[in-house]
Parts: sequence; structure tokens; C-alpha cells
Amino acid sequence: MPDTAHERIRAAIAAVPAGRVASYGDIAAAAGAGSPRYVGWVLREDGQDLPWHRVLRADGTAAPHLAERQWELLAQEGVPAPGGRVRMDQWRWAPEHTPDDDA
DNA sequence: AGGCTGACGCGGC
DNA sequence: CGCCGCGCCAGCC
Repeated sequence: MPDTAHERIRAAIAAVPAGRVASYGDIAAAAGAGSPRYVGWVLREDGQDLPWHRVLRADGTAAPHLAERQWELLAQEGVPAPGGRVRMDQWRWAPEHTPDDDA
């Protein structure tokens, strides 16, 4: 189990299966990052080798400069983004149990 | 040391 | 539907 939030975030993103998506907030929560911004920071620095295209905003939209690329990659996994927006209520990756099962 | 920014999220107007 | 501010963590100026 990674010590730094940086690694936990990378692990959380890598844990998202193909054909499913997760929001920055989901990743942050699953990794215990505390802030969704931290997720974006990690992806910018160390996300080139991660399935970053499976990470979307909470409302199902994507970052402007990556959107075109993101929809393309997601489409290849079978995730459609009609109107530049993925149906989070349908494609959002649902963890089977609570992430921080420390208790 | 202080202040701004960013692949965000949410409430308020 | 849009714009606004605040909180969040870390980095950069």
C-alpha cells in the first residue's frame, strides 16, 4: 500500500476498468487525496502512462484541451460521449465496497 | 515569506 | 443555462 497520496491516486486511476469511467472526485475519495485538484495535478505530472481518459469531471464532461482525445479513446472502449458528455449515472465506475475501510 | 494557478466540486445567484 | 466564490493540495513565481 503506497504511502504517498501521489501513488494512491495513480493506483486508484489504474484500478478503473476499461469500459468504465470515474470522476476526479471519485479518484480523490478512493485514494484519500482529500482534494480532486490533487488528482488533476498527478495526471498532469505522472498521468501519461495511466488510463487518464477514464477520468472525467463529476458532471460527465472532460477538460477542454483533452476532450477530443478523451472521447476518442473512450469510444474505443465502448463508452459513448453524446454531446461531449458521458452518462455518469450509467458508466460511472462503482466500487464494490468503501475505499477507506480502515475501521 | 506571500500570492496565483490548475486535467476539480459544490453551493449560491 | 450561465457566472461567481470558496475549499482543497501541491507547485511555481
